[in-house]
Amino acid sequence: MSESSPRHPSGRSNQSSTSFPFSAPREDPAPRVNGILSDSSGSVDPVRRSPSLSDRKPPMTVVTRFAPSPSGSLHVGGARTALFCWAFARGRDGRFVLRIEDTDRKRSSEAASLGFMTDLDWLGIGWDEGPVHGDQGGGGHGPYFQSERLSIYTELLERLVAEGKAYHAFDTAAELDAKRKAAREAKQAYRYDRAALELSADEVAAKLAAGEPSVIRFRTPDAPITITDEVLGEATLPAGEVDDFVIRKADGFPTYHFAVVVDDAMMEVSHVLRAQEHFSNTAKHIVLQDALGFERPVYGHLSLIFNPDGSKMSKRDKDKTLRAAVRERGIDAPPIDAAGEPVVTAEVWAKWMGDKTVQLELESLEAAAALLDVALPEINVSDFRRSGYLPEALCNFLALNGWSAGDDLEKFDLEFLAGNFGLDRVQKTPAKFDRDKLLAFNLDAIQAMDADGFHDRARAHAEVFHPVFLERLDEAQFRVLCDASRERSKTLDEPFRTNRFLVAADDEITWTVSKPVRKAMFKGEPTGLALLESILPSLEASEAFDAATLEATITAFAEARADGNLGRIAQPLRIAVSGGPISPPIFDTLAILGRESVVARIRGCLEALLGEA
RNA sequence: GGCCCCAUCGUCUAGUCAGGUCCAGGACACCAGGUUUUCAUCCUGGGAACAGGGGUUCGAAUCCCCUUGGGGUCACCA
Repeated sequence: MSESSPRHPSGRSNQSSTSFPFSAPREDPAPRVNGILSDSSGSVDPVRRSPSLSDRKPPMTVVTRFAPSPSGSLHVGGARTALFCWAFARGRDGRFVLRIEDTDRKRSSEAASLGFMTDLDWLGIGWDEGPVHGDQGGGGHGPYFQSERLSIYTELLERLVAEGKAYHAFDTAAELDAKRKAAREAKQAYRYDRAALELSADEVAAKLAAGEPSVIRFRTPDAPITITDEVLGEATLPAGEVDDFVIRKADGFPTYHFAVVVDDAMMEVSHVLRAQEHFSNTAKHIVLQDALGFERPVYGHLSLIFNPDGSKMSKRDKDKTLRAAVRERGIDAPPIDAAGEPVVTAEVWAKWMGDKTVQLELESLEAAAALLDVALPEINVSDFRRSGYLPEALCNFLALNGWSAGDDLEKFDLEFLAGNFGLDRVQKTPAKFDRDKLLAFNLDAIQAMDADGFHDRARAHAEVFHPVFLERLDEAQFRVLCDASRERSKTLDEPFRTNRFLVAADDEITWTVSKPVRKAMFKGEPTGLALLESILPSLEASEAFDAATLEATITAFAEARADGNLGRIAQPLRIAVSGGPISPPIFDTLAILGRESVVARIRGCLEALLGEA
């Protein structure tokens, strides 16, 4: 890792010294401008050039990796890590590797692996090497599932034992737990006491031969360990701080620490970018690398992403939200679904309610939330997708949590990120995830689209999440809805979520007399209801029923009957056809609905509300 | 509790490494006006931060120390 010293983070040396070897770094704001969405001119990208001139040795290929464990779903924190790894490698003509860490057989699932890949794909984060998915993946350093690499680990594990650098241990879980508990009560950090080292070689052999369950522990050298990190700087852990940790579990699988070190070395990973929760683990990885004779990669630990309230953003937040809602409403049984079945058994429900560490299956959780009409927080990438966020807006926003481009620049695309991302501008402090700002970014991205672009994206979103709109609306109607919605939508989901009345049957519309409804229908002279009644014949008689014709008809009506105040008739119409005071622009709304529905709904509305006056 | 790390508006952050151009800039949110057929946009303006205390220096948001606060970790999870 000759390229970097602790005080000169690789990100900067790569960028500045490469571009301007003989002048002071960080001049020339031009590159910053290049990647902005509005400017796609082909000027030279500062980081895509060949490696540093000062580096005489053959340039080291930058290789980063994203290595999720396939349990649950890709959440935004993981997505950001992947994004940074991707950008770092891509901006340096390196390779980005995806590796699935499925050494915990109980928690891993194939579906989760697939989900991770789908999410990464959707975000636009492609991997050069890894599991094959669509047209990505493959590579010469596989397999990329750790569960398929067992023989590699076993060989190395045995070597370590043979060299006396690791040893078998037979302590039971109960024994260990008791010692841990005692340490905790004594207010001390637990360290493995090396009980297994008391055993003679013969005793070990005998126990092994007898098939007694055992793990392999690494014999950690008794010396301080210094971690060098490109983001956090240097930190030295005192001798004894890292104990003899387990490197092979009783089931024969390596632990995370062992597998990660072996795979990173074998896959030639040069830069390990991961979440800060791994910082202390790095000490373990370093001693392991030394014992195995591996070169150390460059480390960069990224700060965590938090909820606005300062708690760590986690998959459990969904359980937390639902549990709080259930408790608040005093519900004590699992909700019953449409088929008359409870979403989970009463036992599971009770256990879940009583223990905040218990999680419901995501499917059951979401089913229960839907039945109870509880909005679950968006945590996973797929949640944001379903909510109608654009991948480019999500990526842009995610990049801003923990990194900045400088120069007050905050709107950029993936290519800009790749071209400018460096560890020198990575934030050390945790970031609270601000959904309001994400939403504002999404709105801006949507408003920057042209009508065709929005239509295509909205259509693709509807196909997956709101197929009913494509069934009930023909292409022309759908197009009107898109055009009417683009500049008022913050998400791709909004045109559908807020306009369900468009696909409802006419007799499904109901009218509740809320404050705005009262104002529009019952106030004024004549009242809204009266205006509604009097405009009905002209709507029934109107030759065409497109937005332009309707605008002419209704505006003329407003001139004649409402002092030219369009709102006095627009609002009653809106309420009549939608059931409430909110809809797209009224002429578009009526045009989408069509004459038959409009007339039917106005009649229904008059019937329902005339009695209320 | 041990060990390690961190600290600029409510939030994300620029500025910190090379101390003066910073009575601290941008964005989101918020507040006040304005535009608008509803909603949402949009426009204008406003309030809002260097955690505290000591040093060093002519000069500190920037360097050093302490305090306080926050975070990570201490698994046969990753």
